[in-house]
Amino acid sequence: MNIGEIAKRAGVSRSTVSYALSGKRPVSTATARRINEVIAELGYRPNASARALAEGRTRTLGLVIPPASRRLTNAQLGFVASVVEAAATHDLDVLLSPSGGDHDRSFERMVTGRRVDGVILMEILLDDPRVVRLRQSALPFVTIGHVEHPGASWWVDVDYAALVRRCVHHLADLGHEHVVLVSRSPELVAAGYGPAARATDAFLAAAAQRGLSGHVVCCADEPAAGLAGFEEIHTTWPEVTAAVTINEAALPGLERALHRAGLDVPSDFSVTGVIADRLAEDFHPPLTAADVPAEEMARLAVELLMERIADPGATPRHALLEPPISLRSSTGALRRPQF
Amino acid sequence: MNIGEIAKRAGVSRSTVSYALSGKRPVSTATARRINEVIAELGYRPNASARALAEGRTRTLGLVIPPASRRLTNAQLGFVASVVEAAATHDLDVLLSPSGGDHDRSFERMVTGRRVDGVILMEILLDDPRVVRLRQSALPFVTIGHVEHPGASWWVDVDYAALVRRCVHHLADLGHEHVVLVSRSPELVAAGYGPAARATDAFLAAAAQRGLSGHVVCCADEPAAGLAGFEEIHTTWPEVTAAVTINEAALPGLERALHRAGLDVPSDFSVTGVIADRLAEDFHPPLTAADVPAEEMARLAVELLMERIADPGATPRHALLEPPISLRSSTGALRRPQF
DNA sequence: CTGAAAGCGCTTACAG
DNA sequence: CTGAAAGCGCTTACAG
Repeated sequence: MNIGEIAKRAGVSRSTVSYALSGKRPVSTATARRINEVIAELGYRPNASARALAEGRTRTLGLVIPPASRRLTNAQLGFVASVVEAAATHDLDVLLSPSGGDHDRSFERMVTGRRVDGVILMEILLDDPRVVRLRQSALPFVTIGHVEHPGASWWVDVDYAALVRRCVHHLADLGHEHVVLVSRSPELVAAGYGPAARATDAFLAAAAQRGLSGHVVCCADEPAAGLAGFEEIHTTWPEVTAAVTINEAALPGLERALHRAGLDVPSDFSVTGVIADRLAEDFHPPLTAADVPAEEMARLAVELLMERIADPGATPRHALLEPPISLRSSTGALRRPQF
Repeated sequence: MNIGEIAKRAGVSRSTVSYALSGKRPVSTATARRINEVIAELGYRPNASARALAEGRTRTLGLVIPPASRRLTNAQLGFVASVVEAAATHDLDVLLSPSGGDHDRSFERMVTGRRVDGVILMEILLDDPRVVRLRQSALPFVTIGHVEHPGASWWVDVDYAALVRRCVHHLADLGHEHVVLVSRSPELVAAGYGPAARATDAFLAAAAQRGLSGHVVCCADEPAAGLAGFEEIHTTWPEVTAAVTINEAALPGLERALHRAGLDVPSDFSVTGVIADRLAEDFHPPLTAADVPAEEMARLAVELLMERIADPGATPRHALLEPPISLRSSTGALRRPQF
């Protein structure tokens, strides 16, 4: 069943049916009604491929995700769901492509097959080959995260540097003198993962500025690594009394390690960082932390992308979010040893 | 740039280029080489919409996910990543549709817009309107999970009933007499969510069969609910000494609640259930549980769907997985009170 | 307000 | 081994 069939049954031309559907040309009330009746009766819906071919756009967004083999974290997956949701709001469909692993064919299909009107990229590296590839294509794209030298490009990100800096100042204000940053996995860091790199630099700089001794530990994205990571911290630098963490997945392990070590939070040890509200509230005690507003970021990314698609010549825009640090219960003043 | 441009530059007809690409008709080595050179030089790739229109298939699978508003669990998100990965293996793209919430337009587009060759549905209810809708369409589909009366249909699922039954027997064998099932959220249960319903029935039947007293508690999919749920259990039925859980998201809360109550696992309290290996191993102590093999299920779902697409008249197939219960450290013999 | 026709970029019988 | 042409199902100037 196609538009011709509808036209025949409604006794009009195919173009009239098309215009009745799109509203791009006035159609008399009578014919419109007749057409709509037939459409409703037959449950007709235009063929998306034919429409895409004729219109030159697909009404579909591409979303490039890390390959599942590298086990997606909650946070990453949260972006996926939020992007799909935001796109659905605009009646846009989302085509998924796992990239980076063995599946670059999927990414190539997305970039060159004209299956999508634009692409959203996440988990951006400071020097990201996918961004390079996309730049040399004509396809509009927006990144969640940003490369080291974004120049004039379209992106949305959380200001990890600023947030980590504020965490360090917060701890310094509380009197802590030895602090540690719990970063992401060594592999991610080695690959030049933006948030980890920026957090590390900002952490060390802020610690130095405040005269604190600052250490950095890399943890794989899993509870067990959080546990091992903290034990490493505790034995290597027993003087450390506070941690800043950007590793959500390691959080449960960190909590368990603190407990095992017999350390009370916050009276013996303070914890803060950049952690999605939802997880921060699940920590015990609730974590003083800056949110990672995945939904807002996804919404913004979709909006920026729509803007760029609508006007490829528009001046590039970006958004660097700096959510507030919510004061909860995991940080406290340094309890100095009693002499 | 299109196939005509390639043809012109290679000095052949468009059909020859097409056949050189598809291999559906022999092409002389010389022309093939010439064509491939031009293609490589211009970086040509066929327009996916045009091809889909001409071929009558899109090489794309649809995946219907629960709306993000109902906050996806880890497990649900894991299926998404695994399905995308499995599809990529077959050079298939995946189009996502959030359904159930306000976004039924997205689902309708997928079902009637001929954007996909087939659909994978997850989070199936015993009586699922999406399955009803899909059945009355001509679109091939496979469900991860199964409706109450699947009849002859295509699906893959974990046998929650059998697994929960085995958990109960395991606990009974260890001497436990008062057991509880930690199920999913009241809303999901009320909606007729398959795994929760089947687990409950099997749990109560097995408990009765073994002469145990069995209770059921529903928990939202979050740690806080797990904590509250266990406290409810502990105060309402203090005699309970073991739990079977199918609620992965509530696990951290359950662990914390046991700890708060001063209960050692497994010497004071045993825990088992149907929980993804990865999470079971993160529990403290590691959980004796049956795996939810998301990757395998996703792979099977994609394979079944491809089979159904290739031959719509094929006899429906399904797979009911019954992964073994891995004996880890969270269950032990009932420690009877000393008289 | 409406229709006839060209065109989007492919694939695939049909001919040779 | 190769080409000319029809057709997939839409949209959109062009005419009236």
